[in-house]
Amino acid sequence: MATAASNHYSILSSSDSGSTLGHAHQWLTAALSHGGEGSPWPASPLGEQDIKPVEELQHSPRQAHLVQQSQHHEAGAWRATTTAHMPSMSTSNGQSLIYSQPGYGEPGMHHEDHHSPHLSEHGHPQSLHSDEDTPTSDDLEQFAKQFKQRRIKLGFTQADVGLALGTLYGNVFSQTTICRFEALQLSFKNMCKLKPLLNKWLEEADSTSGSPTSLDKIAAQGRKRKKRTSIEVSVKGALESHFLKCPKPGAVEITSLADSLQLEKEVVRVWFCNRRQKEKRMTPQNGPMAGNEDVYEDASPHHGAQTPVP
DNA sequence: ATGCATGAGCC
DNA sequence: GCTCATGCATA
Repeated sequence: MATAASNHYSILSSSDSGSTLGHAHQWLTAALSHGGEGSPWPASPLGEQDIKPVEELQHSPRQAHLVQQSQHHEAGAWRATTTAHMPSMSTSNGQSLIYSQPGYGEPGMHHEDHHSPHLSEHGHPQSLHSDEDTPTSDDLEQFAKQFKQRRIKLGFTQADVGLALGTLYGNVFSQTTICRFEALQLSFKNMCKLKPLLNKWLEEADSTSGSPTSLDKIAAQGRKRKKRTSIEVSVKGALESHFLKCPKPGAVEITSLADSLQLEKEVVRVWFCNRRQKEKRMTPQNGPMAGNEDVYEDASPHHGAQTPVP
């Protein structure tokens, strides 16, 4: 039984040092679309403080109904163009819906037939210049890339940046978050929130390149975190199969599954949650979606009868 | 770099 | 309980 949960946290300060020992990145996917609800990135026109997400409150009806040109341009795809950026200027780009990334087909061998996607009348009330307000996915992508390069150039590690952000602006972030930012593995909103901070850090680091950065290590909250459950590959496969069949299993289903796989119900539940998140992120491993594919969303008018949860 | 996990906010 | 943002621990 691998479910031996020995809760016994040990807050060691085994902080590694070399986080960047030859990082090998592997991006083999860059597709994503169906602006149904999977990715509601309506370009939040907020000032700079995002708060309540709109989540799936905005389900676009099945099938796209013409492109919009009213106010917000729904950038369906995150990183439509993978390696096609103009080395200058990137304001209000169109949305090149070019997802030519078969995963492992012809990597890097896709003809670039993208011409200037001139939209009809661009009446975006928020299409100003560049930074400030809502950046576009292309902007974020390029920024992330530049950020990573500069960071490495300056000799900083992802963890360092996270701490620096904390000491500079009061928002501490972990290496994980920085890493995900650079890899664009965050939601659009999240990226938008972090971009300004990282941008400022870049300026700071660039300006003070040579001064002893005051790295302060704080945050020491005693949190008993359960040990990470290692799910066997076979079990993972089973979970994946079920996920494909039913990505949103009910409590009962989860319980049954957990029983079958001999896992804790919580573990299974969390696994599904994480799985959904992963699918939703801007890097879907695989998507059987072509032009349009609405996501699963029960339209059953059953309400009030929640699953019998203890 | 990523898997599993926690927690806040929302139904 | 789900989503969403975030991170410890790990491969």
